[in-house]
Formats: sequence, C-alpha cells, structure tokens
Amino acid sequence: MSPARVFPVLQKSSVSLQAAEAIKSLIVAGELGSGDALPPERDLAVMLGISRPSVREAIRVLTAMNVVEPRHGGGTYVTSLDPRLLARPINFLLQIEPSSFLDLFEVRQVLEVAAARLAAARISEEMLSSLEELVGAAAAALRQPARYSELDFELHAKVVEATGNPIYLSLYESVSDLLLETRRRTARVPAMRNQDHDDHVAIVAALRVHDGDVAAQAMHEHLERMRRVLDGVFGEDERAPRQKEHS
Amino acid sequence: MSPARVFPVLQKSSVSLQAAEAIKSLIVAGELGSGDALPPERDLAVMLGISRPSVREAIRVLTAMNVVEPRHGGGTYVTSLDPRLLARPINFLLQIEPSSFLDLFEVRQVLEVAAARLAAARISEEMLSSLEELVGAAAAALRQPARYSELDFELHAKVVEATGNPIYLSLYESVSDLLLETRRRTARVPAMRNQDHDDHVAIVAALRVHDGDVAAQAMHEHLERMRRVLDGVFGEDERAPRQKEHS
DNA sequence: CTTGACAAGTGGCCTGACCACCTGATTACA
DNA sequence: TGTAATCAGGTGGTCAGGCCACTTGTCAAG
Repeated sequence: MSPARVFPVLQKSSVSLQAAEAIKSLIVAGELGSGDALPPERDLAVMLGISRPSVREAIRVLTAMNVVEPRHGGGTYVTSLDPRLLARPINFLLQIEPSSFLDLFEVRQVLEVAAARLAAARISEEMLSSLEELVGAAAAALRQPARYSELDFELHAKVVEATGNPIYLSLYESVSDLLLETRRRTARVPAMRNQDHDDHVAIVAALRVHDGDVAAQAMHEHLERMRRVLDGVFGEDERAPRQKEHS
Repeated sequence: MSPARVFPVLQKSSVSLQAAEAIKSLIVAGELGSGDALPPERDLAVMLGISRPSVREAIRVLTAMNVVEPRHGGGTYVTSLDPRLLARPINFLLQIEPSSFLDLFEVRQVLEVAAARLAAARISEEMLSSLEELVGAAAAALRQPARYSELDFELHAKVVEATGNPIYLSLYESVSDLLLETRRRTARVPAMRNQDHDDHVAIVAALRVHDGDVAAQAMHEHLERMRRVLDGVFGEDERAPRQKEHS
C-alpha cells in the first residue's frame, strides 16, 4: 500500500518531460517568444542539471508539438505558436478514429453559431465592411474552387474574430484547420458553392443589422447543410456510420 | 537560394520523429492496440535500425501525446487511446494565448450552453440517473464548500460528457481547468451555493425530459449568474485580470 | 570590395555503461 | 506440501563522451 497519496500524480515522471514542461513554462511566462532561440542543448543540460540526451528528448517532444523548431547546426527556435500548428498533433486521433471528424465538426458548429450571435452584438464597422468585401470577392470566385475555398475560410474566421475574444478565435482556428480536408471536399461541388455563398450573404446581412438571433440561425443552417454533405461523404467511405463503442 | 523544392517538407527530418510515426502507423494499422506492449527499446532500436537514444526520443514523444505509457522496469504499453487524452494538446494552446478570465468564461459559457442542448437530445438513462445522484449528493453537501465545489465540477463535466462527443469534452475540460480557481471562489459564498444548486436541479430536470431549449436556457441563466458574481469578485480583488500560472 | 576558405558553434546520432524497478523462477523455510 | 524470501534477468531511466553534418561568422586571398 502506498503511503497516502493525496494528490493524483503531480509527479511528472521522466526528467525529460519535466524539462519540456520547464521550457514550455518559459514560453507561457513570456520569457521566450516566437522566433526566439533556445539556449544550446549543451548549455540547457547544464542549466537544468540534466544530461544532453534528456534535453534532446524534451526538445523532441516540443518539436512534435510544433512548439519549437530545431535547425541542424543553427540552433533551436520557438515557432510561430500559431494555434493551427499547435493543434496539429490531434491528427493522430482523427486517423485512428475517423468518426472524430463528425465530432470535430460538431464542435466547430457550436463555436461558430455562438460566434455569430456574439459577433452580431459587437462587430465593428471596419469588420463589417471587411466582411462585405470578402463576400463580394467570393461572388467573383464562384467558379474557382481553390480561390473560393480560401475566401470562405477567411470569412468564417473573420466572423469569429469579430467576437473580440482571442481565445475563442484560436480555439476556432485550431478546430477549423483540422477540418481543412473536409472543407476542400465540400468546396468541390459547384452547386454547393452557390448555396454556401447565399448563406454567407444572409449571415453578413444579419450581422450588418446586429441581429444576433438571425445571424446565429443563419449560421446554424449553413453549417447544418454542410454537415449533411459531410455525413454523405463519410457515409460513402465508411460502411459503419458512427458505430461508437462504449468508453 | 534553395534548389526548387517542389513538395513542402515531406522529409520528416529527425530519425526519432520518423520512428514515432512508424510506431503510430503500427497502431493505425491495427497491429498494435490498446494495452499491447511495445517491443523493448533495445529490440526496437535494432528493428528500426537506429540507436536506443533515438528510440527513446520517439517513445517520449508518444508518451507526451498520451499514446504510449512506459512503466519503469516493466515495458512500454499502448494507452487506452481515449480521444479525450489524445486531444489534450489544445491545453497548451489555451495557456499560451494571453487571455482574461472573462474571455475564458465566455468560451466556457458557449460550450456548456450548447452542450446542454446537445445532451438533452442524446443523454442516456444511466447518465441521467448518475446526474440525479450527483445533484442529490450536492444537496447534502451544501454546507461543505470544498466538497460541494467538487461535485459541482463533476456535474458540469458530466453534462458535457452526455453529449457523447469526446473532443467536445476534452475542450471543455481544458477551459474548465483554467477556470478552476475562479470556481472555487464562487463556491465559497453559501447563498451562491444555494442558487447554484437550484439551477442544477432545473438543468437536470430539463435533461430528464429531453428538452434541449429549456436545458440550454437554464444553463445559460446559471452561467450568466455566475458571470455576474465573477465580475464583482474580480472588480474587488484584482485590478488586472490575469491568467493563473501553471503548476 | 568581393570572394573564398576556415574554424567555431550547434544540432543529429551513436556506443556503451550504470542504475532502479519489476517480474518470474528458484530456493529456503515452515 | 505449501508458503515465503531470495535472486537473476529483463526493461526503462539516465548519463558520459564522442563523432559527424550543417550553419555561420570571420578572416585572408583575390
């Protein structure tokens, strides 16, 4: 019997993971920012009182998380820390559990619908005209799937940005980025683009008059339509539609 | 000037990350499943034609991603691969993003209100009785701040869990963790606990009859009340709302 | 002033070695 | 015979030290 452990495993185990945490906390504390160079591995080892292999393990971990980027012979640097990069590792989850795409999309839907409501109340004039510009550009790009997809992406992000809540935005961006592949698929169907565009027009119109309910409703329907398409896509690819085993 | 790189970095760089990918692909391919043991590091090194330190780096990376779990002296095993664990990288993202409590709370509110609506439609009988049990326990703990806070925490998480969307839950937990300190504070006021408890009763009742709108509305009001209290608390205690540091 | 070579710094990777811990088999004892 | 103590091997945890490859800045040659 272990001697009364009050707290659940605060002990981080391995030295290297502790080191990784230490480096991360430097970033969280702001002592290390995007583009900054880490101390050389050999120095870091001395500073942390551990061996170089352990330091290297820590750096590898952070590399895999896209927090840090080593350059052979040229030092190790903190990445841009873009939310989209930091969320990347979740791709593994999507690989082993394809049904997660639907879950992820549901999260996106929740975030965006609520964002539309919040944005309607807070959106600035600049943001509004910027959105309307985007809608115009999208109208002109209806026959260019790649270009249209790009604009679509930007537009949705902008709506979330209009909430004025930075956490909200980074959360949305990471989720959205993970769905990038699925978005490209839906953008390939011309009819889909037309429908999408009409939806966008309606959403922006609602934001223009600061009507949160209408904006949220429009966004909901917009994404609901996309979800149905995705359901179809995943329904084709996979026989078993979300047969989830009990956890 | 680099010599015309056609493809964007398909070259995976380090040997250890390649090894990590190799191991992951074994899992994706189903050759390695939850609970299975990896070959010993020394063997793995031979099999992959690399050195043990490199293998160890790979394993560390997978450990940090909650894919694999080494046991000192007892081998390395594939974890449960629970989507909640695999989706954790988002945690770090939230830490890095400089943010105020209010922004975080807003995200929480959005997530939970939508979760209540989704849960109402999908919640299982077991989950319902589990929730009702929790409410009962909370009623008995109205005079024990710490205990009550714990139950409150569990209850809210359970509502999100009832959506059946593990990614959703993971996201919620990350946000919720960061707000932990603020929740303890509100739980210190006895009157607040009574109000909270009444709210909880209403929410669970709505879930019981699978009424999404009512559940969402109740959750919204519940959190709105808390938000107002927090506004007050932070107006007093802290002039500058800042993020709690990571432990 | 430009260009080229060189040297120091730094990451990438490896060999080899201990230590700490767990497990199962063996042995000693009851 | 059965149980408990012991022990040896396997395995992860960590370190030391070394060599190679690449980058960068410096300095000398043109």
